[in-house]
Amino acid sequence: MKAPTIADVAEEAGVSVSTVSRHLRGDRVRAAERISRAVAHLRYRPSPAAQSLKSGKTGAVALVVPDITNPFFAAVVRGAESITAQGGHTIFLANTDESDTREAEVVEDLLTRVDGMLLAPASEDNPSPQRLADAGVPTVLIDREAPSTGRFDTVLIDNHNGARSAVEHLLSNGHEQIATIAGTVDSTPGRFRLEGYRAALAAHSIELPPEFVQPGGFKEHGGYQSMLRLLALPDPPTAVFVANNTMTIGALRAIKDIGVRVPDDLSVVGFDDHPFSEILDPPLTVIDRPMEEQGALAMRMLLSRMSNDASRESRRVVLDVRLIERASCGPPRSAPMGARRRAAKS
Amino acid sequence: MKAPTIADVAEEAGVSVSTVSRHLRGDRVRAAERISRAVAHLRYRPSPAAQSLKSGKTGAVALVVPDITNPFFAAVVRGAESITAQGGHTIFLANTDESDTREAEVVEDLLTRVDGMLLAPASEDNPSPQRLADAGVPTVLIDREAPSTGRFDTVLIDNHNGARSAVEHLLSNGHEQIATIAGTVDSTPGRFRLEGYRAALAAHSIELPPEFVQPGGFKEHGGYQSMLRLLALPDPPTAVFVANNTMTIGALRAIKDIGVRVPDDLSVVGFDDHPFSEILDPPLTVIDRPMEEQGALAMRMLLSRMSNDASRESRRVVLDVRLIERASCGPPRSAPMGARRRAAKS
DNA sequence: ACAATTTCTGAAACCGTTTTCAGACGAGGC
DNA sequence: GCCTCGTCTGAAAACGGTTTCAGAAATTGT
Repeated sequence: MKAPTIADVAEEAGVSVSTVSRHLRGDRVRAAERISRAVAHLRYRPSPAAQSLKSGKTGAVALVVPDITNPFFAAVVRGAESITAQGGHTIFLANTDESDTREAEVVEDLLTRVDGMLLAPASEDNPSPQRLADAGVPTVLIDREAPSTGRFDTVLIDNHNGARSAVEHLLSNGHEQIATIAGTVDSTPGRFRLEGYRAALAAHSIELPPEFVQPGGFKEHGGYQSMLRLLALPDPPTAVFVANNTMTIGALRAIKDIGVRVPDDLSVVGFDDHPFSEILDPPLTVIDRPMEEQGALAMRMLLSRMSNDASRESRRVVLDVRLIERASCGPPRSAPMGARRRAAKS
Repeated sequence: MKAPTIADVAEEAGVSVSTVSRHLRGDRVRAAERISRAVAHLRYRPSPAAQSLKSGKTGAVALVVPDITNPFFAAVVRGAESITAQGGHTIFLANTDESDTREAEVVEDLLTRVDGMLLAPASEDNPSPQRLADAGVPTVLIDREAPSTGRFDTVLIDNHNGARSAVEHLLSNGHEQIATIAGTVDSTPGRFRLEGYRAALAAHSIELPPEFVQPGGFKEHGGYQSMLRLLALPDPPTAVFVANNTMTIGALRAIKDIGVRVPDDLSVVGFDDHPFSEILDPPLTVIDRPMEEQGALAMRMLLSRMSNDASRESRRVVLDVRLIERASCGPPRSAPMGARRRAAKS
C-alpha cells in the first residue's frame, strides 16, 4: 500500500541505507545480489522528491506552448518528447492560450520544478524569457524570439524566405494583386512572414493598397473574417498568402461560403502543411517546414545546454522551409487581368 | 543566482523559519508585513521538492496519451489543462506511440512523480492500470477501458451508438453495401465501433462479406490501404464508415487517387470532427463528440478522486455523440448493382 | 495588579535520499 | 605474525521545507 523506502530495502537486505544507495548508483558493493532481490521484491522506487531535494536537479523539463491543439505545436511536443524518451527526463506541458499573463503564471509556477525549459513565447515583448534567465533556468526558445535576441538559444524557421517564396510562386503564376492574411505582428513568425511578403512585392516594384494586408491574429476566426473582407473589396485580390495553418482553415471556409472558386477565381498559398492539405479540393499549396525536427532540435539544444557548461555562447538556429506545390494556385483570370496589369503599370 | 531558501527569508525578516512557513501557509502572524516584503524582495519561491518530500504530495498529475498529434488527444490535453490551470496542479505529459511497452516504461517512471494519473491505454489487455492501482495512484482512464472494468474511473464516449447511427444514416440513404474501415480491435473504441456497425446491419438483417470489414489500425496509412482494397473489390461497397479521424484522411486520399466521386460513387462517414471536415469537397459527414469536455471531465474526476476519500465507488461515464450531417453521403448510384459490377470488371 | 487563558513563537524532529567521514575488514608484503 | 594499504561499510549530516511541542508573550477577567 504505502511506498517502500530505501530503509525498507536496507532492512530486508541486511545492510545500511548508505550501501543500498551506493549500489543503486552503480558502486561495487558486496551485498549487490541481496539488495537487487530486495529492490525487486519490494518494488522499490526511489523518491524523486528526496532525490531532487538532495541533488538540486528535478529530472524534469518544461515545454510551454501557446496552443497545443495547433498541429504545429502538437508536432513540436512529439519531437521534443522523442528526445527525452531516451534520456530520463520527463516533460511538464503547459498551454498559455496565446496569453502573456497566463504565460507568466505558468512560467513562474514551473520555474522551480524543472531543470530547463522549452518556451514558445506568446509574444515578443514578454518578460518570461528574462525571468527564466534571472532564475538561472536553462531555456531554449521555439519559433519565437526574445526581445533581447542573441542571448537565448533559439530554434526558428526561415519565416522571411518562406513567405517570400510563397509570394514569388504567386508572382510567377502571373499574379500581381496579391493579398495576405497576416498573423499577430508582435510575434516572430507574424512579423517575418509579413516582411517576406512585402519584400517579394517590393522586389517586383509592386505597390498595393493597405487593405491587402489583413490582420488575422493567427486564429481560424480571424482568417475567416479577413478573407471575407478581402473578397468584399471593390477591387479584390487574385491571390492570397495566408500566414498560418489555422487561419487558412478559416479563409477556405469563407471562400467556400462566398462561392469563390480556387484557383480559377483566387489562388491560395498557406503556411504549414497538414495531412488534410492533400485531400482538399483543390489540394492546397503550402510552405512546409520540419515541425517535429524543430521540437527535437530544441530539446537537444536544451539538454546540451543543461549538461555542458551553461555559459557557452547562445545559438540561434534557423531551419529551412520549402514550397509544396499543389493545385490551389494558377494564373489569374484572364479577362480582368489585362485591364489590371495596364492599370498597375501606368 | 542561487535560489533563496526559507531561512534567507527568515533572516531578512528577523523571525524564525517556522514563522515564515506559517505565514506562507496562511496563519495569522505578527511579522506578516515584514515577511511578505522579504519574500518579494528575495523573490523567494518554496522548493517543490522539499514540500513534496514532507507532504507526500507532488502537486503534479500525469497525462498519458497514445498520440499527441491526433487532434482528439490534443483536445483532451487542452480540456484537462483548462481544469488544472485553476487548481494548482501541473501536468506531466507523455506519449506512448500506441505501444504497450513504451506505456509501461512511461507509467513506471511517472508513478512516483505524481499524485494522480489520466491514462488512455494503448490497448485493453495492458498491465498499466493494474500497476497504478497496486501503487495506490489515483487513476482515471480516458476513452479506453481496463480489462477489469468497473474498478477504475473511466470517461468514455458512446462508441457503439456513434457507429450505429453512422451506419443507420447510410442505411436511411438507401445503402445496403456498407463497408467499414475498423480500428484496432483490442482497443475500446475499435471494438465498440465495430460492434455498433455490426448491430446496425444486423437490425436490418443485412449480411455482408467479411471483406467489408477492413482493419485500418487507426493509422492514416491503414485507412489508405483499406480503402484501396475496398475499391478493388469485384463488388465494392456503395458506402463506407471509417472508424476514426486519421484513417479517414488516408481513406479520402485513396478515394482521390482512384478518382472515385463522393457521394456519387461512394458515401463516406467519418468518426471525430475536425475544422477541415467542413471545407472538404464535399464536406464530410461525421460522428462528433465533446473532445475537450472529455479531457476536462476526466481531470475533474481525477481531482475529486484525489481529494475525496479515495475509496468511493468508481464511476464510468459515457458521453453522448452526435451525427453531423454534411454532404459526403447521398443515395447509392441509381444504376442497379449488377450493371456496376459488370462495369467494374471490364 | 494578578491569575487564567489565549495567541504566537522558536527549537527540533521529520520526510527519503546522497555523501562525507571515519572506521572495520580483508589482502598482501615483509 | 604484524603492519600497511586499499576496499567496503555504517553513522551522521546535509537538502528545504512543515509540524509538533512547549514555552513566552499578549490578552482577558476580576
